[in-house]
Amino acid sequence: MVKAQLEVQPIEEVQSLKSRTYEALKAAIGAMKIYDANAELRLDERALSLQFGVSRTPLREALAQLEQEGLVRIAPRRGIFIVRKTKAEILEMITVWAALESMAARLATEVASDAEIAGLHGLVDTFDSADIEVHMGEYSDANIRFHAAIIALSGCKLIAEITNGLFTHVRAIRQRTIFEQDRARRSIVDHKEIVEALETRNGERAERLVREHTLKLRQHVDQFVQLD
Amino acid sequence: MVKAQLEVQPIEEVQSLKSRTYEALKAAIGAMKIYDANAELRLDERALSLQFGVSRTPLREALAQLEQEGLVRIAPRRGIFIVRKTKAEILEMITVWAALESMAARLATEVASDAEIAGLHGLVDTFDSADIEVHMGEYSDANIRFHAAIIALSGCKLIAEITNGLFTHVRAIRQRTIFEQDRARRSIVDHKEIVEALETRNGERAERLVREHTLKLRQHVDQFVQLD
DNA sequence: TTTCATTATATGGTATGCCAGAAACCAGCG
DNA sequence: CGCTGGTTTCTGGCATACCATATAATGAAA
Repeated sequence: MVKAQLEVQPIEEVQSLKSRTYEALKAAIGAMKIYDANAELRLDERALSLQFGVSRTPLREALAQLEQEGLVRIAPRRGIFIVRKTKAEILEMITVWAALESMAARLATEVASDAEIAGLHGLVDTFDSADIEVHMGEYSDANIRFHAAIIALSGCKLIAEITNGLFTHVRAIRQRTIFEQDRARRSIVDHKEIVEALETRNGERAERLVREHTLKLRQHVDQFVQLD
Repeated sequence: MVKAQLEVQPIEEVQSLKSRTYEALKAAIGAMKIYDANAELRLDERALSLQFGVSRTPLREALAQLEQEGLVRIAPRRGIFIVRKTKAEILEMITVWAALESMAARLATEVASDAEIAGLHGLVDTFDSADIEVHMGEYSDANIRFHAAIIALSGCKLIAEITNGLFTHVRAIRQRTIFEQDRARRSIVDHKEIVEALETRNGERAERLVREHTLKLRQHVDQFVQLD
């Protein structure tokens, strides 16, 4: 039955200035190299309100949200500062990530379909024998997508949400992470094992592998990333 | 050498109205029985600003933070509503809790001192042979403190923070959870096993026990708590 | 009486102005 | 020349007024 009815799609929902300012600020901060020694971490309300073309009110509401999220710190009458996470805090984030993603892997073995799990091959096999040296950037992206995919397969929105929030912070120091090729190679091996565990519905093993894999990253960051 | 110097203590730091309003609102919402069928979920900005004796500006900034935290939803020009979590969301929270606390248990076996772990006995042994029937309330408190203690022992602030945030939500449906005595009894047995695993520094086992313990709660809530 | 269009009102959204505290600046004194 | 005390300026905190839209109230027409 062909219905010649009007194709109505959700009217352009113009969000409030507050939420748009929030998004813009978050993106702007994310794009900053805040861990550079000479990075300017201070924000100026009035200057920002001019740049964004909004008044201070919605801007301040957006800042309040970012403060709640831990991206900025508002010091009364002293200034608004982008928060630089300490190394210890970054390590804690990776630890939490490990806990959540390993749980996600376990859940995935219970709820994901075979087809969904099979889809992971696309994010792993590509780099089978490929020259990782040249495709480091691509690999890095695929790597992120692989982990995101596992979390998605768990069906747990909350894990995805929290994990995303952490990623906002961790992403900022990504540029300071030395991704040696050797580590990448070993990482791919890990990934394959993880996929296999998922395919065989071995929840216990999938959980362990993911946890150990992420804790390796923790160990690596602990050892090679200098922050404070 | 006796110094007759002025005993100075950090000056009473009066927080901003925004943060005090935030705390007050959060506490007020926490105290509400928001899952009662006839609960009023709508908040009125102007009314609140009168009740708190502040203008709408700091109040709205506090609300923006609560929205970020997921406690309220602000519908433009329609109202501000306290968020009722769905059962599925509650279950996800418990799942995340399981992931985090089990990781905390693992960490605790690595970083906590013997003395610290021994301190857990105070939160478990009390209810050894005691008549749980009568002390249900106390048990419930001790139960919460036990889990909080494990998280504290992990030394991971972030786990504590996230877990606290979840608790804010889960607490609200606590009153709807039927705590049968049988469940409490089995819970105590679990706790003892967990303490033992921690004492023997068996990280693998501690993690598993905590996870399974919390997933039992998940299962229980799934089965017996009616929300939607 | 019901329905629908119009009007009124309520409610959150935003802009603006003033205030208080902190930092920067400056002048005078030792 | 350096230190101290006061003054100016800068910056975020807060209150208030007005705006736009969603919803309720109203009344006229069917």
